[in-house]
Amino acid sequence: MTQEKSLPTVYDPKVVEDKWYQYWLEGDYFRPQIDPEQEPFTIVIPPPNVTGALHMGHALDNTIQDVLIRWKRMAGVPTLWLPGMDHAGIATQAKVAESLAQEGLTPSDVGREKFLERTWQWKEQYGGQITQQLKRLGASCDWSRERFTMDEGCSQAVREAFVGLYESGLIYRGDYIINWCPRCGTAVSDIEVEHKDVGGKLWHFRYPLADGDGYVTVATTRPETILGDTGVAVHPDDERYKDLVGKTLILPVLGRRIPIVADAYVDPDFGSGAVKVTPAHDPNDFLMGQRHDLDPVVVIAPDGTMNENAGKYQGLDNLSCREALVADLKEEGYLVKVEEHEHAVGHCSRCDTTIEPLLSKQWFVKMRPLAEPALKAVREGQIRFVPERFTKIYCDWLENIRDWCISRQLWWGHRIPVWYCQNCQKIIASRKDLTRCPHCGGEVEQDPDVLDTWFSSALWPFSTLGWPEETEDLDYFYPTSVLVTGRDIIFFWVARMIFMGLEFMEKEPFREVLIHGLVLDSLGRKMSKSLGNGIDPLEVIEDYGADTLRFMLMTSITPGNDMRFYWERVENCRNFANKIWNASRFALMNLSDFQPADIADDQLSYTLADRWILSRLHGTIDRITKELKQYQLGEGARILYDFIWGELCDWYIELIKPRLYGKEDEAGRQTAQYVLWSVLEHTLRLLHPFMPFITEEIWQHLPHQGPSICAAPWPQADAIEVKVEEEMDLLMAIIRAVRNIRAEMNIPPGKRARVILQTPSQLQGQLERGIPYMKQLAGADRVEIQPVGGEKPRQAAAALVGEVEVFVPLEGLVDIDKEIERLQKEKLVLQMEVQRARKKLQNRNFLTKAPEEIVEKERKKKEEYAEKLTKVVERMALLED
RNA sequence: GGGCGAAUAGCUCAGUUGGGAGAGCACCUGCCUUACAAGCAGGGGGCCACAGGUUCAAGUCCUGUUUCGCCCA
Repeated sequence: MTQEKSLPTVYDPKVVEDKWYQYWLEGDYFRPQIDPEQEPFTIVIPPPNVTGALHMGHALDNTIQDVLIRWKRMAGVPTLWLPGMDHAGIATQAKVAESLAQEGLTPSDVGREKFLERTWQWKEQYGGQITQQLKRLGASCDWSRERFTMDEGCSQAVREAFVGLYESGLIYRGDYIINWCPRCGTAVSDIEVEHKDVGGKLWHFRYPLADGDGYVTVATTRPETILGDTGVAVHPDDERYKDLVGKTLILPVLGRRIPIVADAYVDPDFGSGAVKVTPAHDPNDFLMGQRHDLDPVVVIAPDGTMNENAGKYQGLDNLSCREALVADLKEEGYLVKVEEHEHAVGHCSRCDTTIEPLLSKQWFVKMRPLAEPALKAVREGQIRFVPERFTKIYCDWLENIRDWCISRQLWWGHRIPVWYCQNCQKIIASRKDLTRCPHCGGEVEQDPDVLDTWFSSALWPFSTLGWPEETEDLDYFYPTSVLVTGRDIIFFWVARMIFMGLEFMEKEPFREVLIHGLVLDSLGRKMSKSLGNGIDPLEVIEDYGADTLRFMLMTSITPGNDMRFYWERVENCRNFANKIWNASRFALMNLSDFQPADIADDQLSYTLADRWILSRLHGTIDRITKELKQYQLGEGARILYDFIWGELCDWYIELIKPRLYGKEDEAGRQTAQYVLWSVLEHTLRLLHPFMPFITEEIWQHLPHQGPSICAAPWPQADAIEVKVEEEMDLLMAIIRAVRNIRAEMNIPPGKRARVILQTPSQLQGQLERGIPYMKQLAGADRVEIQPVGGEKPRQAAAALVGEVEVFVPLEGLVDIDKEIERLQKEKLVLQMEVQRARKKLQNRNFLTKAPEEIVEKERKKKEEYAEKLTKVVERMALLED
């Protein structure tokens, strides 16, 4: 690559980004070399949904991963970032059904096979979009290893896992209460239900005793489930009901005889202390029903209407049934009272429809035996959560876990690998498709349902590496190093990968789990389609460039916490990119006659500034590397920002300008060139994981070694020089003090000032060496160093920097008489203002009757004027002395 | 009901073995100084939510309280 020596004045990401991404792909830098001598660094991507578009959360998640990956790759570690996508069962099926609906068709119109064909087409079309978006972001994934949860290998892994678990008795089929979404038309797992408090009513009904004339009052929020009641429960220690346990009640309307049972689940303080038990339509009641042998009676059908067990209410939807039934009960005198009542109701996390707890036949994974090792692995530290507090969230969940319902009444997904023999009725789970019963040769039919999407996602860290085949990749890259994901997905995915990994690989799937927060909008709300407050990362990339977006995200995050999206921050990071750009332009303009290879060590003569910036660079290398090791990406990015802008640009570049421009001192010039080049080149490498594109573009213009910065070595920290830094710090503080005086004293920028320093003798030498810096950056034409304790200069402004007294005589710089005159005028105005404000504030009426904020405003005004006044008076005293 | 997080400058937020209160934006003043006005220099502004405790020393550790947000039941 030829080194062009000039760059445009403003950085334009558009002309740079695509070019370098292509260059990286052509160079094949993202594909690791397997080296058995070295432990690899591996990340598997949390696979985005194939139907979706990249949102800001993806941008954050993938930028974090890319920073880690690029850093490790530069550090010389064999580094794999394995990309891929998730088939996202319900979401994708819903999208395809939507597109069918636009043609006036329903899925059942086209049939399962045609529907799936269409879904695959959909996948081809939209899957590519996600890949494209990741590339725009700069993600350095190994695309040669890209996977899809429904590709052949992953599907084989699903088969293997299902049959394996089935054979070990960890997968079973049974009638249990599940969460039914009437709109999606499928069962969903417990974590796919969101509980929300909604206002409702609490109805109290009397259930009469079968013998005698007493009754028991029960309360319910869902009267229609009365039709499915098969018992009433009370707490075993509840004195009020002690004698009634074991007796029988008559269920009103239906006349069903139901027992009173004692169960510790009942809260004696809630309502009457007696609860109706509906085993077929409530998860807790189901468990109670099992404990007390109460029959579940299903009264609500999957479509939400009452079924044949509902007697005369059959066919009504559940709300109409509720109305009719309550009316009937009231008429017959069973209704005691109705109260307003707020309670938690489950909603489908995908479509927000009210979830119907329903008894039905589904496939489940038995969780206890899988949860135990998964808990152990985290408790004993084989897997570490970062930040550590998420450990507890994970453990709490696994400790209270219930069996996982994995069958879904959908078409898009991995079909459950179970066949039912029509002849001998045997149930066969098989790794291969069956056409005949292996037992009797009879006709078989495959289970029509598919598996929960998360079942295949749970296998992702090893299915993508080739499992169940024993591949080289699997052997080398598993377990992966770190999993990076949002904290909203710990249960859905992280926990499940851990127990599946332990079960099938007998090794944890990753050593560390890096949890980050959500990207919220500027008002702190979740970005969502329904609110329309989402910001498309592609839009930010279009307008500001991927580096800006990445750096904005990285400097905004703190571990595990949510962040808010602000355009101001985007602009700030765009400005930062431009700052680097211009600093590099400056460097290139002054390096046209420079080649580092031409420079011999003995030709270099380092100045204080050189040694200072090199020391600061090495301190920065050390700190950033430490921060990255601790996954403190935000802190690392901020350190780089401060170093580049606040030290390299604001001080070092300013300090070396005379040496670069002046031609008389060739050795000095060469040294400045060398140090500038070296610091900039190292800094670009440090910045590359965060801002890959701009760093590559600049790096390619600078003298460099190697074909790409993404394959350049990560900088190594050298020793820092404390003395040098202290010496420079003192000079910088003096320069700031002089600048401050100049600004305060209204000394015109063009006017050179005389500076007198009174100093303890031990600092005299270094101050003398610093005179050129002070002249240059403090606008001084003469700097005099005097011993401390001498006569103070008259008519001078003064400041104290550590032990050094700084004086700036004012004669000759400003017309003192004129300045005093000007100040006199200002003083009068200020005195009047203070007087006015004070008068107002002494007025009782004003204080008591005016709004408080106005009073406060006035007080502030007064204080401000008074303060200005004292400054003016001080300034005048200095000049008049 | 249980758990977690947050509370610091006008706004949004950093501040990780306890020792200097900081950044961006906004605001004020002065500068088109041959890298950059998407910039430079300077400035104002904070009982670090509240109350106790530990310590020579607390924004930082401990206890309690208040307000907001999230997760789970």
